[in-house]
Amino acid sequence: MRRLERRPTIIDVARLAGVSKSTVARALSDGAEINPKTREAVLAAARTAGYERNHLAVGMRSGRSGMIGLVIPDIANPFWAEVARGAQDRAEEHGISLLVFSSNWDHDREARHLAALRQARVDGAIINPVADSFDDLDRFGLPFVLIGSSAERFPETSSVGSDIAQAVRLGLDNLVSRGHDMPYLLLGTKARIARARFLRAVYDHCIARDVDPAVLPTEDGDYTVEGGRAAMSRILARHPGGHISIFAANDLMALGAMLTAREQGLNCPDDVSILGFDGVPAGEFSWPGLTTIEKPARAIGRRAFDSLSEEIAGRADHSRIYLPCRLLERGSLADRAPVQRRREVA
Amino acid sequence: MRRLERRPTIIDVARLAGVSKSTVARALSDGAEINPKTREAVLAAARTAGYERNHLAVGMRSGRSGMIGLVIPDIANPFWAEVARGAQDRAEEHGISLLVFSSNWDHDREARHLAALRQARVDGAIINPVADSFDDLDRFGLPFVLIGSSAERFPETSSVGSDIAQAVRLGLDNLVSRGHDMPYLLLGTKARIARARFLRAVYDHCIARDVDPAVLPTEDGDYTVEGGRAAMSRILARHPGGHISIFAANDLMALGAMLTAREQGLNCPDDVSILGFDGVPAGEFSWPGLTTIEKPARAIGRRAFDSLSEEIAGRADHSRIYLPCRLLERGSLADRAPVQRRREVA
DNA sequence: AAGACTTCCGGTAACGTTCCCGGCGTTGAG
DNA sequence: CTCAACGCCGGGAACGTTACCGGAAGTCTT
Repeated sequence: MRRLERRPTIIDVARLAGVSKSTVARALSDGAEINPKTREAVLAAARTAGYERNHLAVGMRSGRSGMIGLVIPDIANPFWAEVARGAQDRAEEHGISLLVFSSNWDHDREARHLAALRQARVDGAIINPVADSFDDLDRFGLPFVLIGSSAERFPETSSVGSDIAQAVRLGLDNLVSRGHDMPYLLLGTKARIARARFLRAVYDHCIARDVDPAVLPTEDGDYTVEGGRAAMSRILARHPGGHISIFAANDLMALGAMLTAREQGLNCPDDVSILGFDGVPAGEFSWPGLTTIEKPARAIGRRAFDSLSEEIAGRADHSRIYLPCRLLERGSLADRAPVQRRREVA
Repeated sequence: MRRLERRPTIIDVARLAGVSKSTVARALSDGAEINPKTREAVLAAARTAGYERNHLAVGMRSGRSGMIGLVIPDIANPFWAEVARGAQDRAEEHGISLLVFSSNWDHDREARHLAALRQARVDGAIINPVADSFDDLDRFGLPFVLIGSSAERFPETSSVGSDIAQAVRLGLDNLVSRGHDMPYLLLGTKARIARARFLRAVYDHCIARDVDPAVLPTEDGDYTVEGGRAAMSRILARHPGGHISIFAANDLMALGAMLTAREQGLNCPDDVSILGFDGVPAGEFSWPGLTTIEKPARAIGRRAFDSLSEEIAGRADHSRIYLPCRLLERGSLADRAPVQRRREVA
């Protein structure tokens, strides 16, 4: 590896090609009026000099840094990693670089990251905000697009997320059609907006189907495997023999519930049927495979980038995009006779 | 969201505080000689003006952009996502921003990403290079640190990776102590350096233990679940009743092998014992849980950042760091009497 | 053939910051 | 009382690029 002493500039190229630096700049930018022959000569000189554009200087002069920020809770979380990948793929197509930060669901870290993005003079940002902390966003001062469920609280901005209502309809209808008409709802952390959205979608669908939502039993979790295990223990304490079904608000809790059920000697799906929500890769390898509702994570990342491009260009109004989820049937849901199920609950 | 018309500069702050821009610059940089009282006044003026340093300008003038690049095969892959998280955590502590790219094991994409990093004037990069494509790296012209197994081919640079030799020793000794003295080696993609490193570690350990390495049966895979399934099918065609053990070169193949074994009516671990390598989260949820050798992914990311810092500072020589792996016992390995096992193989 | 118009190029001024140098006022020593 | 020393600050140049303006050719029209 040899480290260059001084990287060649536009002026070096100009000297080499025997033209002025303005001409080099014109040759390098594609929309300018320049003689094709001199352009070729300049490009050749740039190649032999090993010239590479300094994006810092470009950004300073033009006000466009060619970078965007991505602030997500945790890049090590498979869902957010997929989102990042989607955004990255699109960014690469447009020659944009991605600055990635993990907020870790921490308010202060998020604020610091937003400041760092402003100081880096990114052209915009894709953000999954930490719940109820929108003051920083309000002051962000740059174009941005929200992803995830918290977008609801921020009607003034573009957002991309999954269609929770459609997903819940899909899940509940599938449960009911298999005879699970009174599934336990395994809910997430109480303060989170995602929890409220999930619950509301369930209620709305119940009412649309003429069912009293209040009859559905619920249990609290915290979106983690351990939370799922603990909730399952509490449920099984009330139903020692099983014969229950679970609709978990995310896959990790569903997998935790599955582990606990097995440890207590119960069979999934026969004794305990479980439906997850997310579509994490681990659900493919559990036994039985976790039937779940898959969120289109990568597509969310892609669309978020597209929305941000629109936002940066100033075209169009703010848009709210909800991408549909799909059911992944794998084997954690048993078929039950609806009548039999109803009798056992009563 | 209000978008500011013009962001305040150092000059605006200077006007507000009634000093020159040089004084503001001094107040903002911590090592300079300045009267504490005027510094306070300047900082107050900066606060009221809502001033934020323009890192593009700083980078241009000082030659330090405050950004580093991370080029990994796939940010959506759980192992690399963990590495990214480790690097990110450390970067955040140092006030450095991370530019993340996925090479997708593609030579051209990698080359484009390296060019993008140079143009962004990053201070350095952490790279997992695509196999046998080091020409681009040679020309990279910036400090960088390699991560992963391909670092071996590049003796002139710093690198951070897991200690494959130690990991293989751990795995083989554990297999042997449980009576699996002739495990199938489920290998990865042929061209990859990782495959050769794994094999060499196995051979070295066999020779150290006075075993002829040639007796160990091998089967080819490609580091994917499907590859693991296919390899397992071929193995089971030769051993219909099972009674074999597998040492897979990564977890995905191990999980694929486990699925196929179960689909063919075999029990894991009694009929087929499986040892994985990586420590992906999915291994926790399989049934049985996948016993595996966990690579310290997050620590690798952290150490890679530290090494890069050294490299950028120009301190010290290039370092090669191999972090130890640890065995995660979960249940995919049965205990067998060694004698019985030997008879069956013969 | 002379003017108007087009094509193409060079010079210069920014963008926001840091660094260096020189200058001012104050302090201390001789 | 004078002069050097020191602490502190302002002015200017530079980093590499793009945008604007004006000018030198060449082309076309009448």
